[in-house]
Amino acid sequence: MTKFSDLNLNPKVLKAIEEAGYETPTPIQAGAIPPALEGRDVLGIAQTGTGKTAGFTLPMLSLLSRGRARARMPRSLVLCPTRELAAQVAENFDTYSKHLKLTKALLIGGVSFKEQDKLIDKGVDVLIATPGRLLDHFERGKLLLTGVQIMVVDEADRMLDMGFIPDIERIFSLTPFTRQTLFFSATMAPEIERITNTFLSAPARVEVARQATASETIEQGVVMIKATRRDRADSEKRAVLRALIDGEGEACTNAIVFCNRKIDVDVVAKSLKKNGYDAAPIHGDLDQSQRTRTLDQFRAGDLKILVASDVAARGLDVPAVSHVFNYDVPSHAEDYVHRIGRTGRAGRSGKAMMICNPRDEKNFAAIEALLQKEIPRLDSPVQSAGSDTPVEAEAEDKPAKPSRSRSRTVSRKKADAPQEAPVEVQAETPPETPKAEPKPQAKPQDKSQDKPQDRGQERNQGRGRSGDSGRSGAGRGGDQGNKVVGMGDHMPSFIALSFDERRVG
DNA sequence: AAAAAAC
Repeated sequence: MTKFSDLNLNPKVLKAIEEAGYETPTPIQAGAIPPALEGRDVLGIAQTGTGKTAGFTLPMLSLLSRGRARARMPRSLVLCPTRELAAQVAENFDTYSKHLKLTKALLIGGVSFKEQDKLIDKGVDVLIATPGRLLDHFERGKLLLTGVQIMVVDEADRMLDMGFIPDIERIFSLTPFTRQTLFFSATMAPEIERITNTFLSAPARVEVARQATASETIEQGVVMIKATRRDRADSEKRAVLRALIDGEGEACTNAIVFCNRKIDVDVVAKSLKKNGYDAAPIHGDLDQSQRTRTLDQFRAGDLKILVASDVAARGLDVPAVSHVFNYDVPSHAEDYVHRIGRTGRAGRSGKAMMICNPRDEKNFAAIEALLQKEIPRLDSPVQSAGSDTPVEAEAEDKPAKPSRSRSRTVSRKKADAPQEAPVEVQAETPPETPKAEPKPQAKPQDKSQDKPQDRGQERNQGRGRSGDSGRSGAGRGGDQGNKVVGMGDHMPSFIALSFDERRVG
């Protein structure tokens, strides 16, 4: 079996890999690293969780280990669709470059330009960015991309979903023709195919998804509910969620609850907290410092339940989530696959449970069609929801309550489910000897537990305070460095298929 | 119909 030491990586990079506890590359790493080191373009088709971040980080660092950056002219560029993803990639660079003298900058929105400008001015070897902020810097004349020797596009299919493709094309056109391009996508949509044909030259194509075996480690289920009264629909749904969580008991070590809308993320998180659960929200309207803090806590095991919009559905490297709860049925069937893909990773078992209202049944059917598989129906964990309680006629007359449901409606009613919340936060210790990539145990570095005050729904609060969230690496201790969670052959088979394949059958 | 990402 191939070892990292067989791959011709720079010795100092190799040393950092060993110190991080890794020995054997995942399939995508074994496939992508050699051609990348030869200077070839690489087209990597792989899901998150397959170790692709290290698949481009390691060869890049090796290639960049010689030479020095000039002011405002980064030597390499990594583009990511979300801020969190970019921050993760940056952590990877920190981990593996600790014995090299390379500089990097993280250019993401939501934080001030100042720090970022300073770094760029000094010259960086590695620039990690989300497209919007990168172009912003460029337009202000602060940045030249003509020195880029290596460019990485990460999660290209997600970039496509988010409408970033024009930006990506523009950025491509700002970099030299001679650059090396490493391009990663989970699927090959026609539009992605077009981009790769245009901007990659004779790429080495590395595809790992297909090799996955059929072992399904994600246990799925759905609860069909029907509100007993329309004006109670939301609170009843939250009660069902709590009952589902309670029903899992100790088995639920940490979980992500997905909602379709940001407002519901806030409401559900707040309701859970109020009921004694250790939960916090994350979505794009929260300011960046809070997003970062919440995610860090969740990773460190200091937060048990992350209530999230689809900002967290893909790409986030959250290790070993035991449960995913779909509070809402996602309206794009693809999103379901990405959401539940947050659990059952790295060979661990995972459970994904969803709540489905009558009005969601169409979307639900689309999911089952995509999966080509029936999702087992679970009995409602709450007695009255969905049962035969007669519907009050008055519910009809009442003007629908304005969407903001006051929290007093939340906790009162169906408290039949045992209320003792699973407060016991059990930071699960991962097994120590995964074959592909061991998982360094994350150490909380700051315990500051401010309670996320998630009221703010004002628009435009994107610009957080400066000075956080750029975890620019200094002082990250050695072995706690960041992981690429390996999984190799423990992926449910349907995840391994492209969406087209799933549709076709 | 919603979320994400630039100010």
